[in-house]
Amino acid sequence: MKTKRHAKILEIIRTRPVDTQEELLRWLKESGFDVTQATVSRDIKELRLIKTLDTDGRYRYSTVKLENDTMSSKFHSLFADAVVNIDYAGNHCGD
Amino acid sequence: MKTKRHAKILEIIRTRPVDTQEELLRWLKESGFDVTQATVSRDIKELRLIKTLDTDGRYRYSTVKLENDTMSSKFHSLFADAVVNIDYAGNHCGD
DNA sequence: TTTGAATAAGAATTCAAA
DNA sequence: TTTGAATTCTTATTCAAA
Repeated sequence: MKTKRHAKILEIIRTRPVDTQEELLRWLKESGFDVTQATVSRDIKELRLIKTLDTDGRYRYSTVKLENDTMSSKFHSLFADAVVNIDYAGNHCGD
Repeated sequence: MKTKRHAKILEIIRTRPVDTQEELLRWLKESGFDVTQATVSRDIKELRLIKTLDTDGRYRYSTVKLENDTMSSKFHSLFADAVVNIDYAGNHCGD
C-alpha cells in the first residue's frame, strides 16, 4: 500500500499547493489513505520531497531533481555541489 | 549586514553539510555573525534554501535552482524539455 | 527595515507493536 | 517491514522594539 500512497502523494502535490504535512494528510484521507503525520513524514523523506517557496512566497511541497541523478558529468562543473533543481514546470495552476 | 550574512550562509552550506538551523547558527557565530534562530529562519526563506536528503540519507540545507529562472539554455535543451513535457502531461489545472 | 525572545506550528524520530 | 501514538526536535511567526 505504501507504493500506491506514494503515487497518490506525488499526484496531490503536483496538482495543488500543499504547504504542510497535515494538509497532505487530509487529501490522502479523501483518497482513502488513512495514515498519520508520522507516516507522511516518512513518505516525504522516501520520496525526497522538499518544502519550497512558490512564486507567492508560500511554502509548498515539491519534487526535486537531484543533480547527481539527472545531470551529466559535463554539466556537473557548471553547478555547485548539493545544488538541486526544483521543477515548477507543472505548477502553474494558480499563476 | 544582512547581505554579508547571506553570503556567509551560502558559503557555509556549500562547504559543509548543515542539517539544522541551530547548526548553521553555530557556524555563523564562529564567523562573527551573532544572530538567533528566528533570523536564520528568515534568511533561509529569503535565500530560498531547502532541506534535502544527501546521498547518506541525512538532511542538509541546499541551494536550489529554479528551472524557469536560472537554468542555462544549454542545460535547458538537454533536460528541461523532457521534464516540462512529463509534468505538463500530468497537470490538469482545473480540467 | 531588521532583529530577538517567546511561542506556535510543523516535522522527524522513538518506541512499541503488528 | 510498516505503522501510530507520543514525544522531541526543528522551524516559522508573532509581537515588540530599536
